Parts: sequence; structure tokens; C-alpha cells
Amino acid sequence: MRPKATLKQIAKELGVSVSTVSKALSNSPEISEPTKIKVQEFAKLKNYKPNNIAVNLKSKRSKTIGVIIPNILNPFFVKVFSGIEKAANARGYNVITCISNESLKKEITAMDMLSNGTIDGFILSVADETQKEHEFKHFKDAIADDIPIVMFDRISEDVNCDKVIVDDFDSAVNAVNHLIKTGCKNIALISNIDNLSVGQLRAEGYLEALKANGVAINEDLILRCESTEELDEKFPAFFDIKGKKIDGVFALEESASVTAHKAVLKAGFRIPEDVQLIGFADGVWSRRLTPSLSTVSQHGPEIGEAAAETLINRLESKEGEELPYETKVIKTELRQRDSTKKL
Amino acid sequence: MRPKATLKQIAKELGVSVSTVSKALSNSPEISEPTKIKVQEFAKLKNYKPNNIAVNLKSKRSKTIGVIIPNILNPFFVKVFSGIEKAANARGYNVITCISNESLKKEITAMDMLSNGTIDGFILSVADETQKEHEFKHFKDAIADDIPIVMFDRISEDVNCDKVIVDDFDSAVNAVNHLIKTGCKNIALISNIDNLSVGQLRAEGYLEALKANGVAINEDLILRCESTEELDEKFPAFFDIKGKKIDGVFALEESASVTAHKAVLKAGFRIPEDVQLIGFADGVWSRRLTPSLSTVSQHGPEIGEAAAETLINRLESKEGEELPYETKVIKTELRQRDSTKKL
DNA sequence: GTGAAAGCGCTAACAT
DNA sequence: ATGTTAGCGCTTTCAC
Repeated sequence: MRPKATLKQIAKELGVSVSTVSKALSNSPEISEPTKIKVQEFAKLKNYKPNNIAVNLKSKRSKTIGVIIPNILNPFFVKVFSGIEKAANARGYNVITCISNESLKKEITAMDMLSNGTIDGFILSVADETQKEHEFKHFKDAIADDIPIVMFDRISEDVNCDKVIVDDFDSAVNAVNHLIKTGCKNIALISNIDNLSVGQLRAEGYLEALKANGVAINEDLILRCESTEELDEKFPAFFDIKGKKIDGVFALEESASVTAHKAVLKAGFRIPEDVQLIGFADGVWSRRLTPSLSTVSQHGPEIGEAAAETLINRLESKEGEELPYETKVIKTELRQRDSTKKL
Repeated sequence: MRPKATLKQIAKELGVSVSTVSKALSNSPEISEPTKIKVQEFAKLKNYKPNNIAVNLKSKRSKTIGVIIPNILNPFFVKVFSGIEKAANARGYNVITCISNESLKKEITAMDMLSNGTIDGFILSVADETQKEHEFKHFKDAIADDIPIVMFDRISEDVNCDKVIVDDFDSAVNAVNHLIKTGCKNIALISNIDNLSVGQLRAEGYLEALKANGVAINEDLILRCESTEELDEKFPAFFDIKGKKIDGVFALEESASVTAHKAVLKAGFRIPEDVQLIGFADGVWSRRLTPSLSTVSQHGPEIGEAAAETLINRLESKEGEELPYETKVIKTELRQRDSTKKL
């Protein structure tokens, strides 16, 4: 291994000072053309790369973003992450990723591990447990320590910071409206995320759409669970198509959609002829199920890009500049595939 | 915002020297008990955290691993990543992730961006384009610069480094053997990854299994594509169950499995009664398709953990210690679900 | 135009 | 037991 090239090395070999080399490489007008060329060519020859850590120490910024994701197996988060990564790299930032696994403790550990100069700011979606316990001190501490946070999707109203969300309420209203328009009379609501703020908002949208259309709310048509396992277990008994006359299902999350899709077919009914189905979903499989699933698509990559842009703008804003916190809303899109009837 | 606590700050406020504070905080026996206690309590009060960047500069190691993933939408890579993240964190390492998007250029850019002290080593799976073009200089350069690499899944034989792979050949042999045992006479092979080394290996396993069982190879039963789109397009015409008497399908990747699953059902045939199906797959949906998919499971998290352990062991090995490069093979598992008949 | 020197925050060898 | 000093690699101010 060739010893790593440093300014000092180059300076010595070229018989000039370290500061001359530094300036020459940064193309400073202080340095004469011939010297610049000599230094730059030699540096290229030696494959010199400024040591990032030293630069960071000097500039007190790491150009690195910490991303904390509750559950990496959820494709929505993966899509958001891909958007963050892309936007961050485009602006010269790296991304350190931690997975909280829905655990408050891991969330705190991860933030602690990174809040020491390693990262300049956080992009995160609040862990399930954190939302349940209403424990937000670690977020507030980071902000107080001048480490900005951008929350996406699962946010906390109690924390004052930038946020990027989906219009969950409106999206649900739209989706249910669509089911009503295509002729559904008894629309079931199924949730595997009733413990999350977004789950609540979507459920409220369902209720609102029914109300606006003058449809009475029937609690027997509502199945709210706090995990996919729970839903998987309860759905077959709940799904009494004859007794309840269910002709539409609105699923609040991708896994719930798949649960319904599978169970409805297994029970011997046709989609969409007997039962129409719409679900929130961003995975690759919604279009590959048979029949394919009509979805509320959340535009994960756009959410990630917006979050990264927001954070970096704040990181790079001038010291004095008062940048008010903003909440960006990314619109969803209703993707009609084969699990709903055409209008 | 309270100004960030530094050793200097604390030293001044306590009227001692910087080195005393440093030693007291690291519990050095050089320092007297009373002083230690005084310093440690004050530091806790001030919420002191050693600046990681300064520590890194001093130690010349960042305790950070660079991970380069070809395609984040492939759930196999996500699972591997989750294993890497877990094992790395357990040993006090952070993980910076880049997505090459199967592009050689992005792969090079990403490695360049990180090879300046930002990371201590790489864990990566080679991009499609890189394998196609046989361009491995960037890997060799990194290794020459003393930045170790661990390759997983998609490796390059030309590069001398640690590797973690799946026994693709044997796994394919097993899977095809299983189809033969359950009565398949005409087993089709479909691939959407014929451009990748792992795709080749799996195809060879298929051929070997047929040969070992005395089954003649029929080129009409083999459909090798280089993308899911291509396969999606060609499969329906290829899948002539009556003419070719296809009664089994072996799919080399998760997407190919889903393509076959969907197309077979759409063509009006039953799984597994008319056609049995086995595919390489690690996504969450294999068990949720109807009927669920029998798979060759690659144990993504274990691969990630092994890769991280291997890399960190090398990073933390003593200077003189000659650590030979090793290739770890993680065994796959045949998961029998509903797309194959019971034995 | 070039170089010397200070300093980012920390550790550690070397005084005292 | 505590302090002084040097130095990690770099940028930047200030002298020459």
C-alpha cells in the first residue's frame, strides 16, 4: 500500500509549504499559475484526496445526514429512503442509516450514537413505541443542541420541526368516495396500524367520506388491529360477506391489502365482481397480484427527496436567517388497477 | 442553544488542564478519585459528548462502513442490509449506504465519495453494469489503498477480497431435484437475471440436476432474459403448457417467480396441480401469494451479518497479522409452501 | 506569490 | 496526580 497522500507529504516532495499546496489545490488566486499547475498535477499523480475527517473537523460539519427508519421491511420506508439517498447525494451529502425496529430505546440509542458531530441533522419517521409512549424528549434535545430534524410520515405534533407528510385524511376520503361511486354499499375498513397516527387519520377519512355521502356508519364493518398478525388472524371471521353484505374493502396499509386480497379469494369470492378492494400501498407487488390491486400510492421517493431538500436547506441557511419550520404535504394518487370496477 | 461542551470548556470552568479532563473521563488510573468524580459529574451535567470527528482524526479510523447496494427495490438486498446494520451497530460501527442503481459510474462515484477517510471499509454487491463490462479497477484501487472490501452475493472472481455468497449452484440443484421428486417431467427454467454471475450459476445447477437425473435437456423449456420487463413480455408466449407439457417451473429470482405465478393462473391453470413452481425469493410476499410460493430462501440477514463481521474483524486485526481472504458460503433453505406438491 | 502559525477537539507521550 | 506539548490533516489569517 502506498502511503496516503497528505498536504504535508506533497509540500515536502515539492519543496513548498503546506499552505501553498492547500491554496493551489483550491485554485486560490493568491497562487501563481505555474505553481498551481505543478501542484495540481503532482497531486493528481499521487492520487491525493483531501482527508474528509480533517475537513469536517475544521468546518465543524460532516455533510452527513442521519436517517432513522422504523421498519426496513416496509417497502414504503425503503422508497422514501431511496429518495433521501438520491437527493442527499446530489447535494454532496452522505446518509447514515439506522433502523429503530419500532423501538423507542433503539431510536434513542441511534440518535445518541450520531449526535456527536457524526451527522449534521436527522431525517426520521417516529417509531411505533415512541408514538405509543409519547416520549419525545430525545427529539427535543437534539433540536436544542442545534441538530435539526425533519420528520416524515409518522410525525409528532408535540415536536416543533420540519415535517413531510402525506395527506392521509384526504387520501382516504378520496379512496372511499371512489368505492362509493363504483357502486359499493357496504364498505369495510381494515387496519393493521391502528396504533399509528397515520392509521387514525386514514380511518377518520373513511368515516368522513361515508358521512359526506349520507352512508350510515356500521361498526360491524370496521376492523381495527395493531399488527398484521392480529389482522391476519381476525380477518377471516370478520369477513362475513353474506351476513354483512360486504362489497368493498378499504385497507389502510399494504399488508392489510394483501391480507384482504388473499382471504377474499380463498373464501371463494371474486375481485372486483363480488368485492372491490383499495389499499394504501407502495410495494412492487400491488400490480403483480392477481387481480392487481388498486392503490393509494404515497409517492415515497418524493417524500424522501422533499425531506432531504428541507433538511439540507436548513443546514445550509445562513446563521442569522430565521427559517420558519414548515410542513410539506405530498399528494397521493389513486391508482386504479383491477381490484376496482371501472367508472 | 447551549454551546457544545468541549474538553477545553470543561477544563477552563473547572480550573484544570485539558488532559486532566480527558484522562478523568476515560477513567485513567493516573487521575485521583476526587478529581475524576468532579470532572465526570460536571461533564454529565453539561451533557458532554466527545466530538466524534476529532476522535476519528486522531485515531485515523471512522468506525463507519460504506455499503453499496445495486438495487434497493430488491428485497433480498434490503434484508442483507438489515443484517449488516444490525451486526455493525452491535460492534459500534455506523453504516453509510449508497445505491449504485446497477450503474458502474454511480458505483465508482460512491466509492470515490467515501474513500477519503469517511469509511474504514466497504461491503458491496457488484452492479449489473460493472459485471457486464468487467471493470474492476475501482475495487482493486480501494484495496491497494488499504480500504478492505467484502463482496456479497454478486462477486467478482477477479478481485482478491473477502466474499460472502450463497451456494447458488447447489441450491438450484436441490430445488430442481425437488421438482423431479414430486413428479415433474418437463421443468421450465426462467430467468430475469441472465446477465449476472448468480443467474449463470443457478442455471448451471438446473442443467446439472436434470443431467444427474437422466432427464434430457430441452432448450424449448429454457427462457433466459436479462430483465424482469423482458421476461414479463416473453413469458406468456413461452409458456405453452399443452405443447411443451410444462408441469414445473423453476424461477431464478423473486420477480421471475411472480411473473410465472401470475401468468400461469391467468392462463387458467392450477398451481400446483397443473404446474408446480419454485423460485428464489426473499420478499415478504412469497408466503402471501395465493397459492403461496415454495422458495429457495437465501437468508439475507445472515449474509449481511457475516459480511459485517468479516469486514470488522479485518479492520480490527492487528497490523502485522496476515489475515487470509476468505469466502463464506451461507446455505439456502428450501421452503415448501403451496406451489409445490407434498412429497 | 509564498510561508508561518494558529486552531478545529481530541489523545498520549513526556515532563513536573 | 496534574500539566505541557505535540500532532492527527486541513484551512485561513496574517506576515513577509
